[in-house]
This record gives sequence, structure tokens and C-alpha cells, in this order.
Amino acid sequence: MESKLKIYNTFSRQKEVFEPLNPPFVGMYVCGPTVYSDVHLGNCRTFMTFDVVYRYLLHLGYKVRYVRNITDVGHLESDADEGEDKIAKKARLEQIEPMEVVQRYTNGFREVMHLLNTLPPSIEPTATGHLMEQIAMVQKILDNGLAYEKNGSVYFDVVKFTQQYPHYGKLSGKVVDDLLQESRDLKKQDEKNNPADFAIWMKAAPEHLMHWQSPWSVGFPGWHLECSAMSTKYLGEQFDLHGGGMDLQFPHHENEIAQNVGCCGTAPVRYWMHGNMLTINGQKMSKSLGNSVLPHELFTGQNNFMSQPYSPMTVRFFMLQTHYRSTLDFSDTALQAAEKGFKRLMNSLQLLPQLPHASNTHPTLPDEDKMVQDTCNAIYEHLNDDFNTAMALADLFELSGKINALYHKQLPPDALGLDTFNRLQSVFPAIILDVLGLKDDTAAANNQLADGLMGLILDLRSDARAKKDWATSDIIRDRLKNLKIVVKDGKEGTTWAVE
RNA sequence: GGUCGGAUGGCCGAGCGGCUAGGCAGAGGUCUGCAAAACCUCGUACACCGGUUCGAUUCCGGUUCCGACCUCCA
Repeated sequence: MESKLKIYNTFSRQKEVFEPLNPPFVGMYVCGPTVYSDVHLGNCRTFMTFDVVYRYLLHLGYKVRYVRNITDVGHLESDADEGEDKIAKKARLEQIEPMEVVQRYTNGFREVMHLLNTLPPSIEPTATGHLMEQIAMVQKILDNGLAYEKNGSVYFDVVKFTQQYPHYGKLSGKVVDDLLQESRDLKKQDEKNNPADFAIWMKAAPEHLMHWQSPWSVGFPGWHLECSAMSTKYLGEQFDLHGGGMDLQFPHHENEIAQNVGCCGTAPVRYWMHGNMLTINGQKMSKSLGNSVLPHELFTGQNNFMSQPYSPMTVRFFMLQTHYRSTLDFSDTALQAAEKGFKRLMNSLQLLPQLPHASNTHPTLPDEDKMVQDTCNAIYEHLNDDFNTAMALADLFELSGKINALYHKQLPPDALGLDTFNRLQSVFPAIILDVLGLKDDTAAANNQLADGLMGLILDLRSDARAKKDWATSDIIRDRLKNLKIVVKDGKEGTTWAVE
């Protein structure tokens, strides 16, 4: 029977059957990047995780509105709501307009996302483009008595809020009393009634480059606010899915919930999903630790961690081999292994349309037939089990073996019944291309000229081989090898691939 | 210090109360002019100590180590 999609909900700490509020529509919000510097690989992992979520939901037939914001203001450099805005700081350092910073890194971000073959979101709203909505939300929270103004800044009153909404802290597993009794020596907390309170509007210091007029001061919105305002605007006061990296659970997402409840009285999100961190040498890869590798450094091989370049699709495949809720450690050897495995998968994908057609309705090898059917089912069961892409890939490799065996005549063409054969033809590419978002990104892929030239060369070589002219045949093979093209002789003729 | 999570074969990484993960590397075989590719077979791994159980890598308790969050990060 059809199994149902189950999603691990961070809020309840368990897998839950996914039931959208208004099927077939699904609202999905993912916290996007703060565009003050290049995206690093850890960011990419999160966005790739939710790209697969998005793709799978589409594959299942849902009409998904996928909103992923661009944070271009409000994200402060240091703790205690006191540091400089990250974008403003970058602008000051580089002596350019803040919006130039934003544009530059937004462009870079989109380029990397494109290389990694992630689908663009349905809406990609910016914080600066939604000042009105954010100011309105601040006002509403003030009206509801859950925030207070001090010297032109507005702070969310966590103490008061927790009295009305006992779930504060649940998402991130915090005990409210601990938060309230935070004894750490934070600088300049005097404006806040309580250290746990957080800014939703901040008065701009005179030297601040980014500021807007508001009822309270010329200033800028708090970091958490834009997600609340924009998710509400585009997905409604309550929506289905919200994703982000684990490190956003607290304080970002916890405060997002607080703002929504404080504004609209409703917990905004039905299913909270959090991707785990990427590590390198066992440590979290993060901008602040200075151990991050930029995507293009990985793609070009120009970095201190890897011995060779890795293509965007190799990286994508590598990441999908690990479940999104596990940490993933980046290493050179692991990537090398992934690169080979990925090529294997791509090779089968390429052979699939060339398989001899089975015209028989019934399989001559029922066990093989059943295995293919079972594995196709397993793919969906595994993806339905909280998007277990690692297991789905294992299933795909099982099918890959059958495809190769059929192609190389190690299984007879009529081994599978027609239904099974057709199912294999549709499921295998659909999962790889549509759901996992993988594609052959070698230089020769989809290059008609290369195909034509190689066809010519391999025909000449076949003639030589037919005449047992091994010298000519081997020269062709060796010269191609120097060009990193591998020639594979099989019973069905010769194929080639870029190394 | 508080909270939470993890420790799997040579490497990476799934998973589960008893039955094959998968990829990479390695061994043997089939095929092949040779090579490559492909296919078949193989290693019997689950940090340590107790407990529950007919049976635990999987559940419970403890120990050690590692990591994350608590403060900007996806």
C-alpha cells in the first residue's frame, strides 16, 4: 500500500504524518542567507536539504509555495543586540553602499544555488522590501502588550509572553527559567527589562548606514522579525512547513514563534524541520570559526582541505548520502568515494534509455522482476520516512546494478515483465533528476558535437578491431585516455565516458 | 556549568529487538585480443560496563570520548 510521508517535527521531537492544512497546497518557508558575505558549504547543505523536500513534495503532486527570504538588514554582528549590522559593517569596510553588498552576495548566492541545481523558490522576499509589514507587526505586538519601547527601540517582553504562551522554549529545548535567569555578563543590557527579551525594532546610531523611519525612531528591524512578517504575508498566519539550520532553533526560530503568537495569537508552523551541521575535521564549519570552505573553492580545487576539485553534482550527491538530521563531515577521501559512486549512478542513467525493450508481459525471471518492483516501492517508502535520501540512493544503486546487467546482457532482455520494465524506466530517472536534483554535469554530457565526434572515432576503431588491427585500436584508446575519455568495450559495442 | 545529540567493518555513511544497507577501497571469479567497464561471490562492524529479553548493534542505567546549542552563524 501507499505509505504516507512522515516528517520529523522538531517541535514534537518525533516523526509525524504530513497533513497539509489545505491540500493540495503546501506552504513552506525556509530561512535564507544573510547576504553580507559568500555562502559557505554549510549554508548550501541546508538549502539543498530543503530543495529535496520541495522537489519531493512537488513530485508527490502538491502545489507548493516555497518562500525563502534574503536577509539584507537587521542581522547584527555580535551578541546582546548591540553589535553593528553585518551588512552595514561590510559596506563600511569596503566603502560601498549597503545595497551593493546585498546585491553582490545575493548574486553570488543565486549563482551557487544554480550550480548546485537547486530550484528557485516561489518567492524570495527581502527584509528591506518588507519594512512596512515589519513595522506593522511591531505595532501589533506593542498593542497586544507583549513589547515595550525604550529610547526608540522596541523589545519583545519574553517574561510576559511566557505567562500567556507556555510553549516558549519548547522548540529549542530550553527551560524558560534558565533563560530568564541568564546570569552571563552581557554588555549594555540596561535597556532590556530582562536579558531574555530581544529587540524587534532598534534605534539606529547616527553612524548607521541603514535606517528607516518608524513610529519609535529612525532605525531598523530586529533580525528575527523579517521571517515572521514575510511568512505571515505570503503563507498566512499558519502554514505547513518551516525549515532552517539547527543553529537557528535558538534564538531565531523560538523568537519567530513568539513574534507570530504575540502578533496574531497563532503558532505559525505545523512542522518544523531542522537540518544538521556540516563539519570539517570534526568541527562545525562556520563563518565565525574561520574554517569554512566556499563552494567555488571546492569546485575549483583551490582550498586547503581538498586534493582536487569536486563538481557541484558530486558535492550534492555526497551530501544526499547522509541523512539531513545527521552531521556530515567533509573530507577529501569521502568526496573521492562519492565522486566515483556518483559517476556509477550517472552511467546507469545514461544506459537506461538504451536498454533492449522487453515485449513480454510476464517476466522470465520473476525474482528479478520482483526485486525491481520491491526496490521501486522501497524508494518511496524511504523518502516518505523523513526524506531518507541515503536509503533512497542505496535503492537506486540496487536498480543501477540491474540496469547495467540488462545492458551488458548479463540478464536476458525479457527478464523483467513489461510493467516492471516501464516502471524502472520512469522511476529511476524521476527520482534521480526530479527529486534528488542530480544531473550529469560532465563536460561531455548533452553535447551533440562531442557525441558525433566520438561516434566517428569509435566507428573507426571498431573497423580496426574487426581487422584485428590492435595497434590502431589501442592508439585510439590511449590517445582518448590522455584526453580523459574512457573507452569501454562491451558486447553491445563501445561506449565512452569522461573520466 | 546547563540542555541536547552522537560513538557502526580499511574509509564514508544508513538502519533495526532476531533476517543484505549502500558507496569507496580490497580479495576471488565470469566476460574480454589486451585493458577498462559490467556482472557474480567474499570480509561477519556496531565505544566500554552492567541490566531487561528466549535473543540487543538496536531498549534501560552508568562510564569514557566527541559534537551542537546556551552568544553572530544554515
